[in-house]
Amino acid sequence: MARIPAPERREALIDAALRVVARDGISHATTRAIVAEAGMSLASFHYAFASRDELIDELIRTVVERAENEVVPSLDPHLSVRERIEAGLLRYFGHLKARPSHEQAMLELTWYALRAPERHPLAVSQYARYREFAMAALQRATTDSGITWTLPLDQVAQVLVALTDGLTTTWLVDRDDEAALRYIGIAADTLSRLADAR
Amino acid sequence: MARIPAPERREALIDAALRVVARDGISHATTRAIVAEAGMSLASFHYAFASRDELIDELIRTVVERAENEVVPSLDPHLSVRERIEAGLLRYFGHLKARPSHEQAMLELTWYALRAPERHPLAVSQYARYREFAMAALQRATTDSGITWTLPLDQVAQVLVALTDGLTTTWLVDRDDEAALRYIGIAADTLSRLADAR
DNA sequence: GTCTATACACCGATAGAC
DNA sequence: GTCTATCGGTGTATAGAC
Repeated sequence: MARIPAPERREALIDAALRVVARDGISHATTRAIVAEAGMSLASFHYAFASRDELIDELIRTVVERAENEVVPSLDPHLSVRERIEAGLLRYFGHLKARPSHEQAMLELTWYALRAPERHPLAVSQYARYREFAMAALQRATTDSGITWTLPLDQVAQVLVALTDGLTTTWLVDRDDEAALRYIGIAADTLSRLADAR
Repeated sequence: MARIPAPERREALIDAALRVVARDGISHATTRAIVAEAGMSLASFHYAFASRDELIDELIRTVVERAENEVVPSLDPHLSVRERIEAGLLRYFGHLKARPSHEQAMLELTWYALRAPERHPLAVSQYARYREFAMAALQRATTDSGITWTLPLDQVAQVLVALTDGLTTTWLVDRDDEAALRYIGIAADTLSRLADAR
């Protein structure tokens, strides 16, 4: 195989690892499975990474950085805050339905990180990033709408993250769309009640 | 070692397996680790179980059956429905704080089950059982209190399960007690708003 | 630098002595 | 029935040819 600079090789391996985790779960994301997915030889793995753990750590960091803002509220000025939040949650739900294995992979990476004390900070920063996304989305949902929050915005964001987590877990297990939509409506009510009209 | 009837041996192995999963995570719950925890020889494992998968399946079933009702609302007649629900959530949170590794183990078993199509039904019945618990707790919280729900009770229970899941995941990552208590208050508000005074 | 071949630990599962 | 010893397979990681 052609010579590939180490950084590119690392990136290709991380991409391959994410595909393997999404498809087969973290427990099947062995070095062999990952290099097979990347179309490389086994030895190239340890040329790019010192160990499997180093790749997994890097994978978590990468995936958290990349995570797009999937809870984007609608900016339609005719909508109420509640409707904007609901639209944002519906958008996330659409993403979840479209790529369930990706969301499941993110959760599996969280629990994996949580099991080793030295990796716990990775999970913490993962959720810190989710809170940032949630804050940005809430910010957009309320900008120029004459709304203030009854709690500091980061606390509202924390609630949004927990609500979203509950939605993700329950839907991944039950695959009950109606229940999920009901839940989204209730979650939107809940969050919008944390807002006060000025 | 003394002769032990197969059913007792199975039970001892399941108990040992749960301890291993709680302490070290599902990925470390190998047959060797489990028999070591149970103080048995490796061969006794396959005398009691046909395979490791058979034990894991049985472990999930057992742990779901055993799951105590950890969201028991207060029955103090002076409390409002909201206060009763909050008391129930606080009780669950106390349990979560006391045995975080146990709750983490339950979640890990869920994702593990979710990865194999033939085990998916185990995860589904696990969450069905959670909904039952939630329904029973909500029932108790509202019995003889002149309260009806604006949604069918099982749908309210589904929301409670999702809210509880969000609490569990977020707290296991952040270990932020204040955020959890805030969230519990908001969740109690949310649920009690699904109730109508008669 | 990239490969094949292999070292070595550990996995689930079983054979065979007692 | 219960054990020790071991099988075949797979994991991470590395040695050494090219």
